[in-house]
Amino acid sequence: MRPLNHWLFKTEPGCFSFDDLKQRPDMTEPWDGVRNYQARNFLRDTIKQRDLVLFYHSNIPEPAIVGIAQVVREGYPDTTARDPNAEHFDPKSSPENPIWYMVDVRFVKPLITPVTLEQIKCNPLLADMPLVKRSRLSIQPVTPDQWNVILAMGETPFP
DNA sequence: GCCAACGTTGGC
DNA sequence: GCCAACGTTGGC
Repeated sequence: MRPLNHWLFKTEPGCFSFDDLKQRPDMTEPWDGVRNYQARNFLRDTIKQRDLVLFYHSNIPEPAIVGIAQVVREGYPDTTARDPNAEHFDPKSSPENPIWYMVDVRFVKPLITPVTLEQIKCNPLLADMPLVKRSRLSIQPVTPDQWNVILAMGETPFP
Protein backbone atom coordinates (compact mmCIF):
# COMPACT_ATOMS: atom_id res chain seq x y z
CA MET A 1 0.00 0.00 0.00
CA ARG A 2 1.10 3.54 -0.67
CA PRO A 3 3.00 5.00 2.28
CA LEU A 4 1.15 7.82 3.99
CA ASN A 5 2.58 11.28 3.75
CA HIS A 6 2.54 13.78 6.57
CA TRP A 7 1.60 17.44 6.53
CA LEU A 8 1.16 20.46 8.71
CA PHE A 9 -1.88 22.68 8.21
CA LYS A 10 -2.00 26.10 9.79
CA THR A 11 -5.07 27.91 10.97
CA GLU A 12 -5.90 30.84 13.15
CA PRO A 13 -8.02 29.31 15.90
CA GLY A 14 -10.15 32.45 16.05
CA CYS A 15 -11.14 31.60 12.49
CA PHE A 16 -11.23 27.81 12.68
CA SER A 17 -9.82 25.71 15.51
CA PHE A 18 -9.11 22.06 16.22
CA ASP A 19 -12.04 22.12 18.61
CA ASP A 20 -14.25 23.45 15.82
CA LEU A 21 -13.20 20.46 13.74
CA LYS A 22 -14.27 18.11 16.51
CA GLN A 23 -17.68 19.81 16.67
CA ARG A 24 -18.37 19.41 12.96
CA PRO A 25 -20.87 16.80 11.79
CA ASP A 26 -18.80 13.65 11.15
CA MET A 27 -15.87 15.72 12.46
CA THR A 28 -14.96 16.60 8.86
CA GLU A 29 -14.28 19.97 7.27
CA PRO A 30 -13.34 21.28 3.81
CA TRP A 31 -9.99 23.07 4.09
CA ASP A 32 -10.90 26.06 1.96
CA GLY A 33 -9.51 29.55 1.55
CA VAL A 34 -5.88 28.69 0.78
CA ARG A 35 -4.64 31.35 -1.66
CA ASN A 36 -0.96 30.64 -2.03
CA TYR A 37 0.35 28.81 -5.08
CA GLN A 38 2.83 26.54 -3.37
CA ALA A 39 0.24 25.49 -0.81
CA ARG A 40 -2.29 25.10 -3.62
CA ASN A 41 0.05 22.74 -5.45
CA PHE A 42 0.29 20.51 -2.40
CA LEU A 43 -3.51 20.50 -2.02
CA ARG A 44 -4.13 19.82 -5.70
CA ASP A 45 -1.32 17.43 -6.59
CA THR A 46 0.42 15.84 -3.65
CA ILE A 47 -1.87 15.40 -0.69
CA LYS A 48 -3.67 12.06 -0.86
CA GLN A 49 -6.48 10.35 0.92
CA ARG A 50 -5.52 9.03 4.37
CA ASP A 51 -2.48 11.31 4.63
CA LEU A 52 -1.99 12.56 8.16
CA VAL A 53 -2.03 16.19 9.24
CA LEU A 54 -0.55 18.08 12.15
CA PHE A 55 -3.06 20.74 13.11
CA TYR A 56 -1.29 24.02 13.97
CA HIS A 57 -2.76 27.09 15.65
CA SER A 58 -1.10 30.29 14.40
CA ASN A 59 -1.31 33.96 15.21
CA ILE A 60 -1.95 33.55 18.91
CA PRO A 61 0.22 34.26 21.96
CA GLU A 62 1.52 30.69 22.08
CA PRO A 63 1.38 29.14 18.61
CA ALA A 64 1.38 25.34 18.77
CA ILE A 65 0.59 22.03 17.14
CA VAL A 66 -2.51 20.87 18.95
CA GLY A 67 -3.76 17.76 17.22
CA ILE A 68 -3.88 15.21 14.44
CA ALA A 69 -6.27 15.17 11.50
CA GLN A 70 -6.55 12.99 8.42
CA VAL A 71 -7.30 13.68 4.78
CA VAL A 72 -10.62 12.13 3.79
CA ARG A 73 -11.04 13.73 0.36
CA GLU A 74 -8.31 14.62 -2.10
CA GLY A 75 -7.91 17.94 -3.88
CA TYR A 76 -10.98 19.42 -5.56
CA PRO A 77 -11.87 22.96 -6.64
CA ASP A 78 -12.33 25.46 -3.82
CA THR A 79 -15.74 26.88 -4.62
CA THR A 80 -15.36 29.70 -2.09
CA ALA A 81 -13.02 31.30 -4.64
CA ARG A 82 -16.04 31.88 -6.89
CA ASP A 83 -18.33 33.20 -4.16
CA PRO A 84 -18.28 37.02 -4.20
CA ASN A 85 -19.41 37.03 -0.59
CA ALA A 86 -16.63 34.72 0.59
CA GLU A 87 -13.65 36.17 2.36
CA HIS A 88 -11.17 34.78 -0.14
CA PHE A 89 -13.15 35.48 -3.31
CA ASP A 90 -10.98 35.44 -6.44
CA PRO A 91 -12.68 36.80 -9.57
CA LYS A 92 -10.08 35.05 -11.75
CA SER A 93 -11.34 31.64 -10.63
CA SER A 94 -13.83 29.96 -12.98
CA PRO A 95 -15.40 26.52 -13.39
CA GLU A 96 -13.03 25.87 -16.31
CA ASN A 97 -10.03 27.11 -14.35
CA PRO A 98 -10.75 26.93 -10.63
CA ILE A 99 -7.18 28.01 -9.73
CA TRP A 100 -7.67 27.20 -6.04
CA TYR A 101 -8.15 23.77 -4.48
CA MET A 102 -9.06 22.28 -1.14
CA VAL A 103 -9.12 18.90 0.61
CA ASP A 104 -11.42 17.59 3.32
CA VAL A 105 -9.96 16.63 6.68
CA ARG A 106 -11.26 14.66 9.60
CA PHE A 107 -10.57 14.99 13.31
CA VAL A 108 -8.38 12.16 14.62
CA LYS A 109 -7.11 13.04 18.10
CA PRO A 110 -5.61 15.91 20.05
CA LEU A 111 -2.00 15.90 21.20
CA ILE A 112 -2.01 15.07 24.89
CA THR A 113 0.49 17.91 25.30
CA PRO A 114 0.43 20.61 22.59
CA VAL A 115 3.84 21.17 21.02
CA THR A 116 4.58 24.88 20.98
CA LEU A 117 6.48 26.75 18.30
CA GLU A 118 9.00 27.65 20.97
CA GLN A 119 9.68 23.95 21.68
CA ILE A 120 9.92 23.21 17.98
CA LYS A 121 12.48 25.96 17.50
CA CYS A 122 14.53 24.59 20.39
CA ASN A 123 14.68 21.05 19.02
CA PRO A 124 17.59 20.51 16.60
CA LEU A 125 15.75 17.53 15.09
CA LEU A 126 13.08 19.93 13.86
CA ALA A 127 15.35 22.68 12.56
CA ASP A 128 14.54 21.89 8.93
CA MET A 129 10.80 22.20 9.28
CA PRO A 130 9.31 24.91 7.05
CA LEU A 131 7.58 26.12 10.19
CA VAL A 132 11.02 27.17 11.43
CA LYS A 133 12.59 28.16 8.14
CA ARG A 134 9.67 29.61 6.25
CA SER A 135 6.90 30.17 8.67
CA ARG A 136 4.39 31.71 6.30
CA LEU A 137 3.67 28.63 4.21
CA SER A 138 0.26 27.44 5.37
CA ILE A 139 0.40 23.88 4.02
CA GLN A 140 3.74 22.20 4.69
CA PRO A 141 5.22 18.73 4.23
CA VAL A 142 6.42 16.92 7.37
CA THR A 143 8.98 14.11 7.21
CA PRO A 144 8.30 10.80 8.99
CA ASP A 145 11.13 11.59 11.42
CA GLN A 146 9.71 15.01 12.22
CA TRP A 147 6.28 13.46 12.64
CA ASN A 148 7.59 10.93 15.13
CA VAL A 149 9.54 13.54 17.09
CA ILE A 150 6.52 15.80 17.39
CA LEU A 151 4.20 13.02 18.49
CA ALA A 152 6.75 11.99 21.10
CA MET A 153 6.99 15.59 22.31
CA GLY A 154 3.22 15.67 22.43
CA GLU A 155 3.24 12.45 24.48
CA THR A 156 0.72 11.10 22.04
CA PRO A 157 0.93 7.48 20.95
CA PHE A 158 -0.27 7.03 17.38
CA PRO A 159 -1.96 5.17 15.94
C1' DG B 1 0.41 47.07 17.29
C1' DC B 2 4.89 46.54 15.13
C1' DC B 3 7.53 44.92 11.64
C1' DA B 4 10.33 41.40 9.03
C1' DA B 5 9.75 38.19 5.60
C1' DC B 6 7.55 36.94 1.89
C1' DG B 7 4.28 36.94 -2.17
C1' DT B 8 1.84 39.47 -5.77
C1' DT B 9 1.01 43.16 -9.00
C1' DG B 10 1.83 46.02 -12.69
C1' DG B 11 4.55 49.62 -15.16
C1' DC B 12 8.25 49.80 -18.05
C1' DG C 1 11.76 39.90 -17.34
C1' DC C 2 12.96 43.30 -13.87
C1' DC C 3 11.87 45.48 -9.86
C1' DA C 4 9.47 48.94 -6.98
C1' DA C 5 5.37 49.30 -4.61
C1' DC C 6 2.15 47.25 -2.17
C1' DG C 7 -0.43 43.68 0.57
C1' DT C 8 -0.41 39.74 3.79
C1' DT C 9 1.20 36.63 7.28
C1' DG C 10 2.33 35.63 11.66
C1' DG C 11 5.74 35.85 15.55
C1' DC C 12 6.66 38.77 19.06
